[in-house]
Amino acid sequence: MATIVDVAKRAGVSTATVSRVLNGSANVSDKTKERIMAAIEELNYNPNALGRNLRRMRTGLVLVMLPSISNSFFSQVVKGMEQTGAAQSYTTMLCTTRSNPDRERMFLNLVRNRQADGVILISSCLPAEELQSFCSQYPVVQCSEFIPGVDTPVVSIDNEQAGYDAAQYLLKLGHRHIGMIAARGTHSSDLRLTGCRRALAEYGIADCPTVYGNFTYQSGYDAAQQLLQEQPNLTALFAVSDVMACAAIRAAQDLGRRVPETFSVIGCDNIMLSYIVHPSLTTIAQPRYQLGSAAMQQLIAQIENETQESHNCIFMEHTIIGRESTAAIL
Amino acid sequence: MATIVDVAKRAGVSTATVSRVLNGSANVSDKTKERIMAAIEELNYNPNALGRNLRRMRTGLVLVMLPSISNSFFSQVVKGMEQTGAAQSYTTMLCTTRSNPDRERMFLNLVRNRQADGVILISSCLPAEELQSFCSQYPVVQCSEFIPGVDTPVVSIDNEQAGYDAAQYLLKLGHRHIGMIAARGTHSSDLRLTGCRRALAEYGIADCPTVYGNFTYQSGYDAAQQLLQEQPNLTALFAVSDVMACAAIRAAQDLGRRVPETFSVIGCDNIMLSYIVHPSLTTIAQPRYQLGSAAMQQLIAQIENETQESHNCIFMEHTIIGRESTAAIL
DNA sequence: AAATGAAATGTAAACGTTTACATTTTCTAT
DNA sequence: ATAGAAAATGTAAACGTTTACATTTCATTT
Repeated sequence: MATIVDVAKRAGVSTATVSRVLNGSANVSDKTKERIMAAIEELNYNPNALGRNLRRMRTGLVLVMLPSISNSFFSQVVKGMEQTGAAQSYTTMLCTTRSNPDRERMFLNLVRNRQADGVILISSCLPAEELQSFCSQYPVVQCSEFIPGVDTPVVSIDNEQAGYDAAQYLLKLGHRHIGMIAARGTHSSDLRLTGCRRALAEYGIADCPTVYGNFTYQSGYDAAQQLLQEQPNLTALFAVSDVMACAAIRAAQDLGRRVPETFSVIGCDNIMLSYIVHPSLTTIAQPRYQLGSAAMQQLIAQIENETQESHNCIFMEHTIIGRESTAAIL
Repeated sequence: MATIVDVAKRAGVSTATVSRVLNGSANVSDKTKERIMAAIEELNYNPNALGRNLRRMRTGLVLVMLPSISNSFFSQVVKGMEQTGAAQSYTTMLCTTRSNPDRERMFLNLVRNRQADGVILISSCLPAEELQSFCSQYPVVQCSEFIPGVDTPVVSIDNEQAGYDAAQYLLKLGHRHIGMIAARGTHSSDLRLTGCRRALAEYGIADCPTVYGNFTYQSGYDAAQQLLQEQPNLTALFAVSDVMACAAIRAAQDLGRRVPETFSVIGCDNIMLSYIVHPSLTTIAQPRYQLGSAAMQQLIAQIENETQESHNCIFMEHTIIGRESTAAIL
């Protein structure tokens, strides 16, 4: 494996000059540049990034940490990160935590060790204090799903408002008995639940029967079954994810309900499934690409400006996509 | 940021001894070890991996390159890679090419530059010659979707046989007019098409109307519509992906066909969607976790044994999951 | 032809580790 | 007490770059 020294020898110059060519410095004469290029070609030379990064003390790599790639919601978010990063010469790599704190720690260590310049967390599974201690030392941004009280930039939507809007949507259709499928230990779910209850309260409804799932189809199915059996008078349901909402539709159908005629369902995420499924799912959409893009911008700002006064949090607009799974109450 | 020198000074030892502690060498007395540990703690020291990797000329990182994370088929494959890698102290990171050759080259450069030890390609989009030249110099494995004629280990299924089996499945149900939704420029699709035709030929059927999609739902929908309009006598269809197969079901329904009563559909991938959709989809399942796991094993073998005589290719068993979208012809 | 300034190139010291080899210290057996 | 072995520690040279600074070369002006 050829090194810069080999190239320099072959071209009859110093390593400094080779380095200058490698990095596009102006002050190299055309003929030496040619000679060096030729030597690089002949030796099939590739600069060793370990040496380079050690010297520069940066890598140009940023990590995106997410629980797994099975949730297609993240696909567009990640795309926004990648493209925005690439525009500023950062390479984005994905790390799946599988919701395992030890895996998450391992990846954070890559940043500690300087194998990556920073990290965007999509759904951290670490204790707030531990995360806080990391964030105070290294560039971190939280995107979409975040842990409150940790001092990082956050890019997300107003989840409380999203929950409020979902409930409003159902209330305006005349529904007065509305349940929720939430997710335990997920901040966005907590906020949406709060928002949902606020909307119900405005209509004088105190009760919002809630069952918890864990974002899997099966958990959504089970939650909906339980909800409908315990509260047969429910006419509508809001689930904090499309997968669970789709499962809820099926569960309702299996219990003899017709969707949307006798039972309405609204989800959250606007993944492809919500469009494919029959009846198609009314859901809350987020500006996924923009979320990712903004998160990456925040991260790069942090990496490049050592100085980070106060962290700005960005909350973007969501919209409700009305489809076939919701209807006015008879 | 503290370095090993700072730690050494504080503990009153040489950097060599600190390094020994860091790397768990036996020959350090307990009391110096304690002193060093204390110093590390006090200085909040983290070893700089750039220095370490430069010296060792390895990183412990392996890359997995895939088109995007929107296809949930890959989730389990990746999990197999990650866990098998982790068991041997390799950290797996995901790189999305977005089917862009330049992005793929950028990631391959991380291996050239020694920022990663090797790479698993899931669906490369590079010309065979270019890929071949890379593979002859660096550790590479192809998994699942691969480019033929490139000299790497391959871990996949026998796609020709899968196509044959899918067609057989329909033929045994009595279907004699069978179409296909394939994907252009995808080796697995070509093989499945070949296998499908071989099965039809055994029944004396020369024709297999085929339309091409690009793995999106919309393309599958359009392909199925075209197929059914041009060949109204078709009674069954095999699509090389579940997403396109589900789209085909909907397209058939929209054209007034009833699935499976008057039209059968079989897909490929066994993603969650195929189970959720109504009617649920008969499909070809692959041992996804095992595919990923075996691919990682091959890669690590390549990284650790400089000597790589001949590359072994592993083809695993697939199975057909019979569900509601297929039925015997009336 | 000399003086000047700009352009091109070279020298050598970093960057933070690891590790072969050398040296010192400690222990054991006599 | 001492030789010798074993254990612990230190020294210094790598690993492959980049870059501040120094030097040389070249063109331009007088």
